[in-house]
Amino acid sequence: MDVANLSRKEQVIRAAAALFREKGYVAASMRDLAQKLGIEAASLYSHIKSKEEILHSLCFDMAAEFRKSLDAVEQLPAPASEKLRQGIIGHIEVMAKDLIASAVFMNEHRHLSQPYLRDFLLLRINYINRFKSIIEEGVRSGDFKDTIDKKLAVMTLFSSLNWMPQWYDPGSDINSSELGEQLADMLVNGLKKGR
Amino acid sequence: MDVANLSRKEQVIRAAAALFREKGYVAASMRDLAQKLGIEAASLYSHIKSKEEILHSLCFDMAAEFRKSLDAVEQLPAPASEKLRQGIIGHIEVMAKDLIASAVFMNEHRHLSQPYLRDFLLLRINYINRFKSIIEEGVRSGDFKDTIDKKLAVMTLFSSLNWMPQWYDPGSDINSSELGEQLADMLVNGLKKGR
DNA sequence: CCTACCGATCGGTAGG
DNA sequence: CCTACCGATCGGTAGG
Repeated sequence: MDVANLSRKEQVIRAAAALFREKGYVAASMRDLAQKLGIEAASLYSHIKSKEEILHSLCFDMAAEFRKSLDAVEQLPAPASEKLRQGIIGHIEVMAKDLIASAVFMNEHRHLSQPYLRDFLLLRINYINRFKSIIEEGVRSGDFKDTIDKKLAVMTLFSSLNWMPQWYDPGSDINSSELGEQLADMLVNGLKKGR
Repeated sequence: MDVANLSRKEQVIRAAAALFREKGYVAASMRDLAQKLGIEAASLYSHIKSKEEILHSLCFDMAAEFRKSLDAVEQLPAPASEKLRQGIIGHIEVMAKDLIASAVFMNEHRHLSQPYLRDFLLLRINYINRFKSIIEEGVRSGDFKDTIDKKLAVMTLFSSLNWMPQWYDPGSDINSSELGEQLADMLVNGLKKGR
């Protein structure tokens, strides 16, 4: 496999990501994808093994990026509320680098077949649990309220983060680092003015 | 169309909702659905006109419930932060009444064809804008921070609410009214302890 | 609610 | 990267 092939494969994957996001994985056909690239459907298979291989690489590449971001945050010698803030900002920045892949990661991963689906869900639950640990640390240290359900808190956090690619327009909205800051502020401090 | 027919149609729609949620609208086949009901695929069409009719009724029925809930909240003679709280609680309670339909509403509406898709999106943007007005009212009255991006605030709110059906288990988690309260508290007041 | 079927489209392969 | 094609499956209809 030479450099030219890799690059063409990347083009296929990027075009597929846009199509998967637009129509959904199942409704997006390999003929649609081929047409986007100006080739015949059968020709796609000199670059990729299967439709699912594309979905697999999109989902697992994003998962690896999220993991890397959180690895760095966990090293910080900072209180839980600051770690959570940085975790949120990092997550947003990973997504902002590829909003299309992020949307596919979020909405289409369920169409992975076994055993990839299981592997994917294990990665995700692990990532979520690491955020949950930060929240628990903050409750223990008195940084966060002890009245809130921790599962609810972490899932609410995740929902907010992961739907960003559905509505965020990098052209007309605020930039991605400000977005991360504001999202962190809203989730940690709330909408209400300080008393 | 007599009562027996209506009731059978309801059974078809409920079984379809569960299937749409599990596999996604496109991947869920009418043969799957028929098998769940113990009949032949062709027999489904004595109860429903098309696969899309089922999706249409699921999405628009949910939209009507959300609208009704918000109508009541807007009447309240209360400050914006309380209206927002009640709006959140109402939204959660509508979803809790039918978690399966709520999940389909959220994830599968994009497979509606035109002009239904357009109508659906108009209803949704209207609903979102009504929440946005409540937030703006709160900023004007000094109830909410004026530093937060209002689009970000309202979309974050929505993401949190709408993903609830994906993770909430009414059996093992807190009950739905407590869920609404806690979600409202987290979004309005944040995770951090009051200063 | 069934049998029998339709045309369309799917992901993918063989062989060049 | 192409032509030619495969078996499987899709939503839906005709006619009972």
